[in-house]
Amino acid sequence: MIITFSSRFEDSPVFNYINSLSPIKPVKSVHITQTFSSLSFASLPSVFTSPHVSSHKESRFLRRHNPSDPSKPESSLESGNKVSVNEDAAEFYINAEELHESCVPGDSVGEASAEPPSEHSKFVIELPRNLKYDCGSPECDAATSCGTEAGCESEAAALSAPLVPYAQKTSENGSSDGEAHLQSICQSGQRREGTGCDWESLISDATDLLIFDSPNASEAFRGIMQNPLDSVTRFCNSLMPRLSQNDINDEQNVLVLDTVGSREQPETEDPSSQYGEASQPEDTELMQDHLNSCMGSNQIEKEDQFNCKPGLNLHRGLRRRCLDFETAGARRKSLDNVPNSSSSMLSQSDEKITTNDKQLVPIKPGGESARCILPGIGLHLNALATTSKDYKTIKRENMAYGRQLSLPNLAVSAHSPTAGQGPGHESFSSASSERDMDGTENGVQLLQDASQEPAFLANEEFNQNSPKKKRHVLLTIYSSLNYYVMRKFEQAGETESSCKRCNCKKSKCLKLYCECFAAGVYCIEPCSCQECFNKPIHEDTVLATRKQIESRNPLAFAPKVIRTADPVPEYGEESSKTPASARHKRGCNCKKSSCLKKYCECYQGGVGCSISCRCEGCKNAFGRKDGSFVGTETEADEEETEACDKSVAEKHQQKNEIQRNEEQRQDSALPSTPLRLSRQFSLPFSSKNKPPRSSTFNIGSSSGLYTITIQKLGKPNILRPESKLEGHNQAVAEDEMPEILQGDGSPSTGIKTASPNGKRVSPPNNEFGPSPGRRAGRKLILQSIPSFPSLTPQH
DNA sequence: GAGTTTGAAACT
DNA sequence: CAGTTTCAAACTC
Repeated sequence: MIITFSSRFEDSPVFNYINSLSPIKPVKSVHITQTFSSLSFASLPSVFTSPHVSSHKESRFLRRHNPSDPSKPESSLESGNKVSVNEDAAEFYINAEELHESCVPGDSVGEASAEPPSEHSKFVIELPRNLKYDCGSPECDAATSCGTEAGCESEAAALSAPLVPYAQKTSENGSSDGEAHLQSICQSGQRREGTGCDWESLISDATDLLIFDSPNASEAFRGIMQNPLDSVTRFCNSLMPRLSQNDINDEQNVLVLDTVGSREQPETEDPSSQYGEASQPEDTELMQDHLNSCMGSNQIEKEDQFNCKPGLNLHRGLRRRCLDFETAGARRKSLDNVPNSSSSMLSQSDEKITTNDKQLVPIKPGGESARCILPGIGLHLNALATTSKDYKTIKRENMAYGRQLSLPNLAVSAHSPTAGQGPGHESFSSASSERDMDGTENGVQLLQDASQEPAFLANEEFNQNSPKKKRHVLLTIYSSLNYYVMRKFEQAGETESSCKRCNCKKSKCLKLYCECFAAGVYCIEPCSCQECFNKPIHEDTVLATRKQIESRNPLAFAPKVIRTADPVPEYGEESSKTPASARHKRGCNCKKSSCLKKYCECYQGGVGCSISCRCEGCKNAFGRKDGSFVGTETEADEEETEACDKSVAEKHQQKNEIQRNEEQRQDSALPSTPLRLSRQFSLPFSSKNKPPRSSTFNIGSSSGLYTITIQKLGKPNILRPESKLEGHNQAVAEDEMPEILQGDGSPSTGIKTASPNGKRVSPPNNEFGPSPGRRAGRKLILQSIPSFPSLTPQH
């Protein structure tokens, strides 16, 4: 896989171009601090910035650090300093490459990272601060207010995964540069409290701009800011008209990229859930509400969305985990105190390889894997440097890559510059349109992540107060909104994986028995595992174990549920028969659960059983194996017949049972995947649509990439009301699974290619697949692209 | 919360 | 590759 990716990447003109460019440029460091004085903007970012964004930003900084010697946190920080704010994009790119060397061979990159800009140490510190500002959430404040190092650490951790190591260090050792850094962050955060936010002014400015462009837009914008319902959607819609078709296309692409990037959110590592909470910003909640409104998910409880379990910030947790996982390679360096000798075992080269592999190979089923399309990101950044046209082209290319690449590697995302960029991309896209108007002048900045933007904007643009700046701000906001929307969808997927909590006792969380490990995420506080090694501090061990497992089964970390493309006619007969557009890659082997309980992976994944399943007495509400395919099996036939014969009452009963099960899940507040996803997707409808939801989620989770088209943002009618009683289960499944599943995730349908053993192997190629075009028209659809397929070969 | 059931993962 | 064991989630009480 890696090879494939690399080859493409290298071959691409873009890549060459990038190589030719010197990634690192001494920069004119803009002192954010000063800028910050203008509170108004500081708040702004926070509002739009999702927690993820914040983390991204941080992660970004952290990432920069990563390259530097782990043993010397300071140096790492310093490295980050070099780059000026304006040039962040470039920097990002560089870092990304460094992180993902395999993807991008350019030497220059590595060098750049290597450079130690000690001079700008200050810069680094400031950045974090800014970030902190960005996160206007109460949580941040809380963390700050605590005034304790722990608080600072937690916050920092929450903000960025990269910091984690440092944070841990600090906590453990009690002193380090990292600590100082954290303290500075905390201080900045404290300051921030006093500052208060100029959200109002920001809005007003933005509104003005919007008005300028479009009265409707301004109104919508206001609504977003002030009204919870559908504001985002309306806002987005109002803005859309301004964009040319090309822009729109770009935007879509961008969105996709962003999504990927967003996922990456750097996480904090750690063991402490508090980290996650700390970073959760109010803004985020606000945005969530808006998004929910847009999606019709008002019914969904915030808790569900944000927390795997009460008190936990899912997003944070996810990010953190993911980051840890994927980032492992990068972070290792930074991990001074890694207890595990094993960690040392891996050479850097190995690490790099690992990273690459990860990038290439979709590791986790959980959305995590999906997130990482670093390469794409890198390109994206590079694109910034290039002309807008180039940018567009690159973007598309990247997208293609990204899709193919599975996120598996959280690490990738975390490390990649992209992480921070999720928003950035969006902004960029939106910016692109703007850019045309304004020129390329701000292109770079625009490209920068929305997350970053806050700081940048505050410093540069806002200070200047030029109309352009404002406009830029608006674009940024717009992008942020899009980002949020995307996030929302992503969450569905991510959540699933992210929410995982394990209770391992003997596996040390280093086996697939461990849900966290299997999902490619680190265990976090909520886990009740014992002797857990699935933590950032043991990242080496984790990676080594992962490798080992993957060597045994390349698809081990691939998403278990493969989402197929739209239920389009493509499927032909099958389409009618098969309700689900998604399938479990290997199929289940249930014997007693009738595929009606979560014991069944298919059911758990919200997908119907397929021919690949070896289950007995399948009654999977999402689709029986017999129903879906041509199953020639006797059993299947029998079942099919059975299904046909089934009385409505029976069906109804099943549904009820399913519902009950779902309810139970919900009650238990389990973060379990399906639920989350389903919720989000099913948002429009009451949470009662249980089964369907599940199906949805899977998709997102793991490795899939999510593609969202703006057009339908507001109204993803993902789930239709269940018409449960109707036809057989299949029918039901179809109704429920509808768009999400159907959405074309992968043209390939991927449904399963049966392995010799009858085990399912998802078709490799398909997964990537769906051409953007397909999706484009669709409402918001989260596509999960199973990364593993493509990856497999490489291994 | 403890105990049981279940089926995937791991092992032989 | 099949059979067995181990494991942890899911489920039940």
